[in-house]
Amino acid sequence: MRRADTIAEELEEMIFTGSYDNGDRLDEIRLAERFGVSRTPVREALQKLSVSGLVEQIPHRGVFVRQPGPVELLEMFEVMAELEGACGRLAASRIESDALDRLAVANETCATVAKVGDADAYYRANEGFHHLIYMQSGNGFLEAETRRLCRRLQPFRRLQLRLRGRMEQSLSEHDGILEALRDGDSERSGSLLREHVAVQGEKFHHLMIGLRAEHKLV
Amino acid sequence: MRRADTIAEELEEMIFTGSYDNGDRLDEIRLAERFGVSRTPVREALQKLSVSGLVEQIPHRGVFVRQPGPVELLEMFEVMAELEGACGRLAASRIESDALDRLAVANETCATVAKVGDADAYYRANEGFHHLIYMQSGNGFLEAETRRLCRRLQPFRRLQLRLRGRMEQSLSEHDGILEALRDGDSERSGSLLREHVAVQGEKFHHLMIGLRAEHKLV
DNA sequence: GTCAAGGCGTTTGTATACAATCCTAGTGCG
DNA sequence: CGCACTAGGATTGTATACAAACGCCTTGAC
Repeated sequence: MRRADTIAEELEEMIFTGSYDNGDRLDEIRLAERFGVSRTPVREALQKLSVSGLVEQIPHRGVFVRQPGPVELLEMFEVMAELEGACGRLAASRIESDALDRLAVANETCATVAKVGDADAYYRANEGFHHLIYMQSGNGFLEAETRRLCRRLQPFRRLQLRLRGRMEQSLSEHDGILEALRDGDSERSGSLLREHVAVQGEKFHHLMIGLRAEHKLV
Repeated sequence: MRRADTIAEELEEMIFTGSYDNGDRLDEIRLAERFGVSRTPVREALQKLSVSGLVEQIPHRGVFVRQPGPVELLEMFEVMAELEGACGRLAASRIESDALDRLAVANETCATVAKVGDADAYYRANEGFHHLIYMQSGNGFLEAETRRLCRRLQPFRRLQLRLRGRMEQSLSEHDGILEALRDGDSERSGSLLREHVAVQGEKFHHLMIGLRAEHKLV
């Protein structure tokens, strides 16, 4: 693979996982040294990141990481809820019975894992459940866009699962969604999924306020 | 502004407006000559385009323009409908009275222009109406994403306005949307907007089939 | 005649050199 | 003492040179 692309991916991963704070400047020369290449591929990687909005590029000044602030984060959660709702709405009238079975299996996995209380494992199982629904929307473009935003929100979605009782609540919401999909009820399926994700945003909001009070976040 | 950015914008514009066909290779050297620069800024521009999906980059082979096919286009229209629906849903509970007035004015402009029958002018007036709603969703991220897709679909949305009676139909739908927003009815406002845009997709679909029959499109 | 292998030209990918711009620190004037 | 201006260094943006990979065409063997 092109070196520039791997650099872009690695930098993306580092920004996602919080290795950089908001406003940090990404020094081309330092990065070039760290990756053992010249500035050219580093610059190409930074260009790519600037398009996806992970960094801001100010002409003749450099590129700076742009972590979403609290407001933008909540906005993104809201959009995520709308997108997932759309997936659910469309999936209700398009999903096939074997996909429904796979969805039930995925939900069983969620339940199994939740009993153990492993938040990371639940995150993965939960992701499987949701991605199946994206796919069953029958709209590849919608699926791709939803996955993109999902990935962007990943570290923050993970956080809120650690709240007490959240996994159980999430599970019971899954049951309702599954039922609505079985019934082929577009509106109910869409609303339930939208609320299911919107709740995540609210939980995250609470969490954020708590952390802020402890001066862990700005 | 950086030369590379202007090149990216110009290329984007050219791809949007259909100066290139699907699969055309964008030759770095030719583009460099055309823009009177070296390959470096051209390459940076192409990298950016590849992130937004306008071109596909195949390692060691080059970048090729990637025009959406009929299927993807319909998928994009469907997502556009969902996004606009979301804007409408949120705007219904967040819009302020002065914004409602501005929206009414924008709709009046649409009506005036429609009487003349100028499709291009109607497109612009219509865009003003819709963008006002995006803004009133109170969600900057949603607004930006919706505008992005709107821009991507622009040339195709324009097309369907030329169908007989479409402008009048569009106008009457606007009235319903405006009323729902005035009532603060989230669900109705969202559904009406979603359908308003979904109809555009269907009209476009018909148009496409017609053109296909005339062997104008593949 | 057909298919496979290898060389050559073209194009992409990367490194380096140079130009242009910006930040900063230092100096001089009010 | 403070502010404006300028020179220096550092950093970004662009051009060019070089390396590596790909495709095509030739050539030869079966």
